[in-house]
Amino acid sequence: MNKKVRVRFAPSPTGYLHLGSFRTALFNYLFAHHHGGKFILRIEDTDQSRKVEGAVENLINILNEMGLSYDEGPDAGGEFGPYFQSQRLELYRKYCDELLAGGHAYYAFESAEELEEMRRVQQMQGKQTMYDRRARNLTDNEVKERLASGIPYVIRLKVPIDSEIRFTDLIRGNVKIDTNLVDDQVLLKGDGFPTYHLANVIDDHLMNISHIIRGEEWLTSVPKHIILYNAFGWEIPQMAHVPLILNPDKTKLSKRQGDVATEDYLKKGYLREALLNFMALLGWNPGEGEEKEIFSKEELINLFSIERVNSAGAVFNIDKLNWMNGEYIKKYDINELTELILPYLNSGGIDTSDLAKTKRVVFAIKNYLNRLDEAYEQAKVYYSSVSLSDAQNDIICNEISKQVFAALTSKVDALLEITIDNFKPLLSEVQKETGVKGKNLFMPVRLALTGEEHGPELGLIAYVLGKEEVLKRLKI
RNA sequence: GGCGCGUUGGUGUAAUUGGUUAACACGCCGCCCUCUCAAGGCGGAGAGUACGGGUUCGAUCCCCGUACGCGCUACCA
Repeated sequence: MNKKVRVRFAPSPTGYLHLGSFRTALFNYLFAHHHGGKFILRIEDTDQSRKVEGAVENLINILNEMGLSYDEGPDAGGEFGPYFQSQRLELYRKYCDELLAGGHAYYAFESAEELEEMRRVQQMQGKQTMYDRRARNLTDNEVKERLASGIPYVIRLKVPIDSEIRFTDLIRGNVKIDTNLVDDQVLLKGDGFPTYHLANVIDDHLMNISHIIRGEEWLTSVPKHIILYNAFGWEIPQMAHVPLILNPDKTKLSKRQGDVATEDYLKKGYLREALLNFMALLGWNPGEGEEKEIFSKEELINLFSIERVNSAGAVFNIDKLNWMNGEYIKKYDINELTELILPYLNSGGIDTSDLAKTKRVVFAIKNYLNRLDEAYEQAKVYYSSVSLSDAQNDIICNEISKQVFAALTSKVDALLEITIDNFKPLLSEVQKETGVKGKNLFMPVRLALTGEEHGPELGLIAYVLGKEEVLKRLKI
């Protein structure tokens, strides 16, 4: 890569960060860092009708939370700002005038209703719905008159006739499109704001963007952009269009079939490291016989290459995410994991003021978790008081059980404290002494300690409860 | 409808520039561990690479067609 790598993530602030957008941002981030380049955040807020309060703040928060820090952007500064397109309006106007002067664009004065009518007629005639370029033939005087009389206007791109645009996509290879199928796209809207096509070309050039990595939905509008780059005489950045993320039925990932907002997954208790790892592997892989799947962000940066991004859409497989998240939870630092799990325990009503106990609980439950929000279900057994049914009472009150409790009590009593693995051997000893084994041995102890017939292994339970509590509960 | 992109077990992917019994992971099933539920260990089923034609001594891999899916076809991004 001889040119300095500069990539951008350019979302429109819709209020949340779609998983697909997140992955696009991630690929940009990994690419930039792999090549020692810069990652830029640019807000594409050129649609005034779609403004959402607080959307940008939310977007920035999620990006930060996911660890995708950017080198330049709204709140990060940089010498190519402003990074809000809504603050770059004069720029777009200026370049539009240049296009007009060079004969690459033209004024058009149709109202929305006229255009609608035009499309209706085209549809009736079974023709392609496309702007019919009626304003292309307006004379200079006609344009002047209309401008002078204050008729609302837009500026449209003058797409070359009978030509073919070819380009090479880093992921898909060669693509070619006939310009006769390309619409005379509106560049500057009636409200003075640019459309995506104009703004993105101007900004990418002005911001020295070297590689455009964005969603597949933009692939077919590349010709419009190339026409613009050529009209300006600018160098065209390299392009890579990443595939879509799909629902299990292979339609585009949508709200109807589950959560699509990255923040929702965080709330549900997916670790950011796991989510990042999983999303990176959705449509990309390191290849070369690499069979590992758990990668840190640093490893991903090291291994990433845009050419190895798949060209086909990928189904979002929640089962595998669950598995991967579980892998991360199992290996997580116990102190940090406790911090993360605390809110989930609290919201379930568990008193976590005893931090030492909470840590023991977290240690005990982590192997049982795929998601953090399952923590309460798994943890509650360690906090509940024991209450038994009649049948269960019969079990712990019978003679055999009493023998077991007596033997066990004296052994626990002799212990300085219960550790993760010194309780289970005690049960084996009790078994030898009393001759009681299997279910007859374990179930009374389990019931006495937890009041439940199912639960984690007894060693863990005793460890969490601690010596005092265990002795107390064995006293029947 | 038109144009573009795509298609390897249920899912995510792998397979030196065409030569493999088509590999790995998730999921599923079974066994072991075991008082239970997970975890863990071991093993198994599951694709002849969407389909049909080519090119070739030989195609998952190259070419063409068909089908299907998705995307685009806005003064939305």
